[in-house]
Formats: sequence, structure tokens, C-alpha cells
Amino acid sequence: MISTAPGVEKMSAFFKVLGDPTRLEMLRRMYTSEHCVCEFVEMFQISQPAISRHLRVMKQAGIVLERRDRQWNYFRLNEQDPCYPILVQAIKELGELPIHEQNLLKIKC
Amino acid sequence: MISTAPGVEKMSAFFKVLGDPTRLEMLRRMYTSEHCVCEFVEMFQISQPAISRHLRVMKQAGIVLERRDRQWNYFRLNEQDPCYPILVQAIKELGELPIHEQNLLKIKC
DNA sequence: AGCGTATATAACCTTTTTGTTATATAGTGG
DNA sequence: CCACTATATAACAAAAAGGTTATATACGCT
Repeated sequence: MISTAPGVEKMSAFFKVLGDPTRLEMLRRMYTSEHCVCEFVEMFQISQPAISRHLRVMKQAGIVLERRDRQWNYFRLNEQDPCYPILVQAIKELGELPIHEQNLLKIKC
Repeated sequence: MISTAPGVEKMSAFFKVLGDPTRLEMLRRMYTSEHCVCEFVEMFQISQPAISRHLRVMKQAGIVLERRDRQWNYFRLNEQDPCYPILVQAIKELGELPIHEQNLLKIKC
């Protein structure tokens, strides 16, 4: 076993993080691939500081990991998190990203 | 298929409900069996109105169903909810209820 | 050095959440 | 009818969440 079973406190904190549509959508995207902050900034209609804070919340909860590469900061799912399997199931229930919602910013950043 | 795949909005609303430790614990108990309001009132250290509101939040989100029997109001999980499988997985990850946390109020109510 | 891009943090404000107390409603049993 | 129990709702206060703007920091480029 990779990780210990989470308790109610830990798990409800995990769910609280997923309880925001912006964060859930970000996590869904990260399941497909790592993303840098500026990609998320383009993706949503909220300010860059708001994006940064959502990412920090997820990082502090242990749900995502960050990787710094020069001026870019990349975020990805933390597969070691004890709640990771639940996250994966949730993302799978959401199904494929609709084409028009897939990110076309291959060039940007 | 029993229910339609939920979208990000619906699913994050579902997670927001699970994002409170009291509610998550209540759901965990309901997975074992139906419970009436007064049982939850005994179980937690918050007021009866607070318990009632938590139950209403879960009912309005479609996560639980209620059954009225004379002066008692019983709540149970809604197995038809599209997010029900995720809830079950989460509860299973939590593991067995510790003995000292199991409810001994067989007689009350 | 000076500029532009990427990102984080601080300060602030508004909305939502969650608890409390007070009170209303409904069923049960004298 | 009255009292007691079970439960819901309203009104209120405190705390948390989430957005914004302003600003600081770091890197790459000319």
C-alpha cells in the first residue's frame, strides 16, 4: 500500500478543494497533462491571482505537485495522495472534454 | 444506465456538500443504515438546528432521501444519485467505523 | 541596465457557510 | 386540552471563501 487510509477530516478537506468548479475543472485538465499557470489563466475568466490561489489551495492540500522551470510553474496531479483514486474516478465520471472546451493553446506560453 | 453523467458544475456542488466533516461523517453513517435526525443530534456536538440544516443541504443536493414516520424523520443515501458511486468509494476508503465511534444508542429515540 | 512575461502575495471587499438562539409546527400520550 | 418530544425555520453573528487590484519577485532578452 502506498499511502495510509485518510480519516474523515482529511477526506472532507480533500472534498472541499474539489468543491469549487474552477478547481475541479483544473484538476480534470491536469489529469490529461501537466499545465503551467499561464495556460490556466487563458482558460478561465478569472484573474491570474485567483488562478494562483486556487493552485496554492490544491498544492497545500497535497492534491497537486508543482515543478518550476525557469519562469514557468507547472502543476500536475499528485498520484501519491491517498485520495487520488477518488479523484480519478470523479474525473472519469465527467467523461471526455468536449472538443470546444479542449485547449487549443498549443503555441502560447 | 441509471443516471446521466454529471457535469463539472453538478459534481463540484456534490463535492462541496462532502467538504464538511460533519456531513461526511453523517453520510458515512447512513451508508451503514438509515438514521433519524435525533440520532445525529446525539452523535455530534452541534445544535439540533445545525444538524437539520446539514441534512437539508444534503437533501437539496440530491444526495440523501428522507422518509417521514410519525414524528421521526429518517434519512438515507440516494442510490440513484449520479455521484453515488463516488460517495461509496470514498466511504469505503475511510474504512470501518472505530468501535468507540459506533453508535450505541440502540434504545434512544 | 531596462523591459516584458510569468507568477506569487498582500490588502481589501463581498458572498457564502456554519454555528447559535428563539420560535413555530406536528405527532403522542395523558 | 396540555405537555413532551422531534423537527424545521428564521434571524443573527462570526468565520471562511473567493474575487479584485496593486505590487513584488524572478527570469529572459536586447
